[in-house]
Amino acid sequence: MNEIGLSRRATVHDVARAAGVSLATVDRVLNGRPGVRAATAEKVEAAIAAIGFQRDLSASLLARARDLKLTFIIPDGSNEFMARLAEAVRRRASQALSERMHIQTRRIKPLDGDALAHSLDGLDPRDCDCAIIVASQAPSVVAAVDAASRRGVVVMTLVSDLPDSQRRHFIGIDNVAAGRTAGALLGRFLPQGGKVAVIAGSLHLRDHADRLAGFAAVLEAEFAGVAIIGPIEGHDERSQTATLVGDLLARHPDLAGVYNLGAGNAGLVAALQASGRAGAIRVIAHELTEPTRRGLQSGAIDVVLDQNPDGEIRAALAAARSLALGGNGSAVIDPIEIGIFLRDNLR
Amino acid sequence: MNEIGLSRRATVHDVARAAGVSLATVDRVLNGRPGVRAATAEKVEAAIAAIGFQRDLSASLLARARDLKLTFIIPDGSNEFMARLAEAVRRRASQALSERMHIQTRRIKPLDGDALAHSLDGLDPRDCDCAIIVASQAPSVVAAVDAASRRGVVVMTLVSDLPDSQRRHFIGIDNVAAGRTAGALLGRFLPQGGKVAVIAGSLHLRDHADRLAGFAAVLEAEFAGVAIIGPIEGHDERSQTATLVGDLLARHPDLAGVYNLGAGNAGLVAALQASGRAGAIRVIAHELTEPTRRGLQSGAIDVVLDQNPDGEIRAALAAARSLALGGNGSAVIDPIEIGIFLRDNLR
DNA sequence: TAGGTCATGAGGCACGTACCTCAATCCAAA
DNA sequence: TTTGGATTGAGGTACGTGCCTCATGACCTA
Repeated sequence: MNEIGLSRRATVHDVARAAGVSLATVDRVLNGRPGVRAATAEKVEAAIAAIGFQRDLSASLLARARDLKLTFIIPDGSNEFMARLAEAVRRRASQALSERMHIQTRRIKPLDGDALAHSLDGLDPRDCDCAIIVASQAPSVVAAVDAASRRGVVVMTLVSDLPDSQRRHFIGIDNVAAGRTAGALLGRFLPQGGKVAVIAGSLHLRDHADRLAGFAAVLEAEFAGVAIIGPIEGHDERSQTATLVGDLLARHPDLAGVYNLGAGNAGLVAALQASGRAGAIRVIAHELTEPTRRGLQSGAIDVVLDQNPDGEIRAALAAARSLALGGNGSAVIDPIEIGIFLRDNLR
Repeated sequence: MNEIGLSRRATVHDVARAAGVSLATVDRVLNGRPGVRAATAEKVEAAIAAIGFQRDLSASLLARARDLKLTFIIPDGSNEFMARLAEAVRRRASQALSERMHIQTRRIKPLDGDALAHSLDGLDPRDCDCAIIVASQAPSVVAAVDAASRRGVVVMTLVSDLPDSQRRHFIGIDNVAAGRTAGALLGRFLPQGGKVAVIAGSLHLRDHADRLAGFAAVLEAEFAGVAIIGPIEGHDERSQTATLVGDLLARHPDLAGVYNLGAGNAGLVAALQASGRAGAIRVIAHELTEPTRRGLQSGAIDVVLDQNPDGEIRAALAAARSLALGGNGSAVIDPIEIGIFLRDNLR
């Protein structure tokens, strides 16, 4: 186990000695610099594996003497969850700075692929090593992500993924599983069956589409007595959602449940309360924000499925660090868990 | 905002200049070394605040040139969750090592305060900066924790807390909230009311006692139709739990629900299946392990509330680092969330 | 006033890696 | 064999902090 007498951590010097090469060559291999024959590089790799060398992150960051520049691009507007996300970024900024990561945040027009693409196009690799975006599904966005990657900006997706692009990593919950969870809970809440309405923000958002797919699959497979109405799109917007839900309630006096897989929950709660049927209808929503919190407390919402923004930002920063440093895409990032909140376990 | 011309991070040198003292004095203040007048120390603190200095963690760790020594003390035995916890520690070890944290793990006899106390007493501050323990509630443990603290070993609790001791930090979920969640779910699952049995491992464990309190409170306040049977103690042990649940099922042919807030889930599932009533009784359990996973898949268990061991270990390591370094107890640690799993969102 | 203690300053080395320059060596093609 | 580019070695400095020694001055007490 211990190739070096005392119990000391292996350093680049040890690697050089073990491989029978100079420090400079080890350095070239470790940092992917040119001018090393394949055979020599292999010798070094073998030595690294043999003595179990691990680059000292502290020393590495220190020696680089340069901050990692990160840019978060987050939708603006009335979406409370996005505000929460931006707030989480702000909270982490100072801690991140002490770990040599410099964070910049941009807010852009929501649900607008072109705005996102344009913002990405404006990223200069000299002042942005890594961009973290909440992706919308659009060809122009895919093109902009790929272009940024070619320019040398690592792109990661957050909350909503963009699988067919050059994005290096996705940070967020498993949205299909989230939808399944909602379906499994709602099914158990309605042992007699009934009509359940589904509300989305926009099915062009990958996360919304995934949730819908999971939800519908579970109800179909396990709860045949439950019928789905919709999905209807409220564009993550309070007043639009309120109007739509109002119509819905008027048209279906026997509605037994609602699953809002997008935002706009303030409108949902308002419409439920206006109809006088809040509490009589089982409601599941997403993201613990002020409106959903109030909805839980008043009894208008039964369950909120939550993705922890702080956890996501932490994971994003960790991923950015290892992507920008290690270079090898095999960073160990633990998945984001789906949280659950009822009135009785609100924080 | 930026007191130093260029956008460069503030260093100890900047602090010294701003405070009008020497580097040595800044160093003495920063690291709590003696030989500084109170007035001078205040000047330095003021300068730190004014220019927003933050110690560079990388450089600090590097300069110490010494690993942080951590010792995890985790119950042994058949408790699957504890095995999962130990496994999570093992998985993190190598990453932690590259961040200069050396991890050691001890497994001790479960549910035995004296074994834990004895293990703590054996900790030498020279080879353990910080001990992370799964606490059982016993006077001998409190005494051992306090003694270790006096010797200079920082103690943190994991999963089960020990509030009246010198432990510096607790890492784990809010177990009262977890119990409330179980109660709120089970109540909604049983709109007609009915009898619900509660099984615990040992009420001497703080986490078990907290869960019970939360569970009972919600049922009493919101679901008057649901009656609690128990709690009965299965000592987190498979066969004991199976026997107890077998008796329970025989004595209560009309049992509508079970909440197992401890371990021993393999026994619970076995007894349910032996009785032929699995699937007809709503069951909520804790911790996603092999037995609970199988229970979910077979339909014997409806919901598993989970605390993510990987997340807990990550949080523990972060806390240990900032405690051992910063010294000030005000480390920003984000709370561990309660995860929820049904058959349909198993990972 | 002499001797002592305490507070502070000045300076330097170390930690492990990144990145630079310059010289030396190797190898293949001419 | 010569030439020239590719490869490798040797050695240095820098990053920001921790920790050490030694010198200096201030202040107190006998």
